[in-house]
Amino acid sequence: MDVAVSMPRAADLLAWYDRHRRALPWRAGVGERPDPYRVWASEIMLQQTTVTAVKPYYERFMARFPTVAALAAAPSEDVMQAWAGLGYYSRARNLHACAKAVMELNGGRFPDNEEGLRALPGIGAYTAGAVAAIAFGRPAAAVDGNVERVMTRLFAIADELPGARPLIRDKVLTLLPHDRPGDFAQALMDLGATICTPRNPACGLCPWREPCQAREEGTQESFPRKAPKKAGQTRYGAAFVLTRADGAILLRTRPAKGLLGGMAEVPTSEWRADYELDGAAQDAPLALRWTQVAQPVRHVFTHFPLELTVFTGSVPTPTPAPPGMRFTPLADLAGEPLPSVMLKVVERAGLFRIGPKSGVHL
DNA sequence: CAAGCGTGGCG
DNA sequence: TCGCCAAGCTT
Repeated sequence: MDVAVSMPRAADLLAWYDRHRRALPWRAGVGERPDPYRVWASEIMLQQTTVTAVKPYYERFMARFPTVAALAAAPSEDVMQAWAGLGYYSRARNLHACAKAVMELNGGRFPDNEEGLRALPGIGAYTAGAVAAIAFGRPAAAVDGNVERVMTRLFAIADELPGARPLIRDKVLTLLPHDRPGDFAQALMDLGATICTPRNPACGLCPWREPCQAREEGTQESFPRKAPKKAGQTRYGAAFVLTRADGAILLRTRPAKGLLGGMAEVPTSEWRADYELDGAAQDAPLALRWTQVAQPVRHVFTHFPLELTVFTGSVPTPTPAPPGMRFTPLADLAGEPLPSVMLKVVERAGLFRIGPKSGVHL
């Protein structure tokens, strides 16, 4: 059906942005020149991650790695530790690889265009556009989940994602103001995050309420359309928290790639849908008397739920770590790159109290 | 192109 | 409690 709405104008969005822009740690002040390193690092952290979750990580990360040179020179374990708890750990591995590449290729200077950025590890279509626009003022489209939502509503695009993405990109490029591409990109994201929200959008406050086709039809909450995801099957396993008499815990490092790649963990069995707890002792790192903790740890990954039954055990001080494993003093536990699921396991073992964000208290 | 890849917050 | 999902990328 035809709808009697006008074309949206970038100027209306930018005027709204000038009054309502969020003050964010990685965002340059009005008139300030953005630091490409900070823009890039924040964009990587923000991939599939909320602003609230990113803020404290970003602050710590910048204090610890103030420049791309500092990041490139850091040991990978330090980078993984700084990322621990934030999730999607391939981002941290790619971030580190990207920093090294930027040092090698351009002596620490980021490429100032989409194509050059897109060639770097961890930088895809969205991030290349975002950094090109925000850090370098290039007329690039940065299409993320916010922009998908805003554009599909604005133009009532009923095609399912991700198929509709090229069309969405075209719409953004059509609207893009060549004098303020960086502000436009950020304005679109602020609009999506604060006004054009997934549920209960505040259409009455939207600078584009007049030209919005979905609002005209009253169908705004039905956009964007996307195929439903199938839920993964729950996997089960056993986790072994072994303490030595001198106050050290047995850990190992996961393989570099795949789930929680490069992160630290306590030894566990395989995680399988048909795991039999009766045989858990055979999966233990050492043969000894293990005590089963009553309540298992539940954790939900993106593609499957996990239920780990925790076993505790102790050994005398001269005990060496089995091959491929290590004993870490409790005092150093906070320095380990432990993902959230492993913090839950260690906490469930009842040996320590662990605060939020890897804060370990004895 | 679909699947793999974390986590915490919110309705 | 539970499903949804947030500034996506890689293979």
